[in-house]
Amino acid sequence: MTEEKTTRDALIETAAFLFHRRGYHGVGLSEILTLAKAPKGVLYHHFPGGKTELAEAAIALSADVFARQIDEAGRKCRSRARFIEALGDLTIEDLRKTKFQAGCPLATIALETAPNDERLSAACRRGFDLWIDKIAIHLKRLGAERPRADAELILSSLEGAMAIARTRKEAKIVKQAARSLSHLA
Amino acid sequence: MTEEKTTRDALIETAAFLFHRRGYHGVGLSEILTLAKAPKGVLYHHFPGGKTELAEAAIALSADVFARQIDEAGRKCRSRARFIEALGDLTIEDLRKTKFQAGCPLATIALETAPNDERLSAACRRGFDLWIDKIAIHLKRLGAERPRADAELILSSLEGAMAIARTRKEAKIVKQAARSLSHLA
DNA sequence: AATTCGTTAGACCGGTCGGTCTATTTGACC
DNA sequence: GGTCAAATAGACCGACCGGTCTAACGAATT
Repeated sequence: MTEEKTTRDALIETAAFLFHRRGYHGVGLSEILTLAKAPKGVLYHHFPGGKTELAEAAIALSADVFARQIDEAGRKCRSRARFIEALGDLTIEDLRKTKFQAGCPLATIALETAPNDERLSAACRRGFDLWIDKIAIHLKRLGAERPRADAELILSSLEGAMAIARTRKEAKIVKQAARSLSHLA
Repeated sequence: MTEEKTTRDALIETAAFLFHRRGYHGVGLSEILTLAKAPKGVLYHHFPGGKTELAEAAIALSADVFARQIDEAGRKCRSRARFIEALGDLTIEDLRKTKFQAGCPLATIALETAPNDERLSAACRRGFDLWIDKIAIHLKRLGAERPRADAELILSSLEGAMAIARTRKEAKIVKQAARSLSHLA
């Protein structure tokens, strides 16, 4: 069962990579296909629904990747405060590694498509809900009284802080938000 | 000095209206011009820089509008907790009034253009900074110990909560975030 | 060797994108 | 009333958008 990467997977990964950085409308099919070294026919063979269907898969992949990072952080942490700061550090790492070119892989698409595209909006909602679930589970295990409400506040704060941080090219606001939240948790 | 609305102002307002709902890449010039009942020549007469320059003006307008709402809310409130909840109610009202078609007028553009368009990104940064300043001023007046850090956390949380709320078409998460923040302030 | 079908390949399509260009109209000032 | 610049008007442009379509490939099956 060695990893032979299919063209389909390559397309999803490339799409996720690009959408992560520049959002849904900011990335054209031609760019995805060029980067993935695939011709157009392949895309519509694997994704008859076109760009929308590809984006749904990319969103699901991105959601899954971060969900696993949440779990990993949760397993390592012994207190709620540590866990919350670890979540902040995760997002900061992503910002720094990409020089603020990439932030939350879902937020941009979520905002772009919120009013128009029900399927993509729903895909983002599922991703957010997954993350909130994961965070809440770890918070509960670490003794939080209202894990779900706390998880929603934490994710909201990190999402907003990331957006602001990207306009500043400065991650301090994320660190600060995580610290503030960890104190009161 | 009665308000004779110029074509230029109409363009800015229309652009702000549309960008607010569907982001920068989601709105074409033709749509702005149709809605504002203006021909193309007018746009490039008033905004030689094209779509980017128009968007800069629209962002500045939107930032100003919300800044005034912050001030109004701040003047009315007698406690930090009340002020924070009032800010939450402001954003909820926007979500509800537009049936979740419009959220933060800056966030979508900020995320879409963060890596590519320095001018638009900077315009959004100025807007966020203006809002944080306003919030911090009121928090300080109401006795906060760390008004700036608190203001950044509050704005971050509301921004993120709005993004999530729009995918759910459900404003509860914003209300909840404001309430949580108000308790610990 | 022939057949078959999932896959790869890319030319091609109409529509829309942001942007340019040249006319025409308007209105303030002489 | 004539002048001139600002403002309005919209035809037009090349580039790119997402999407369709037909042809060929390639590996398994017969």
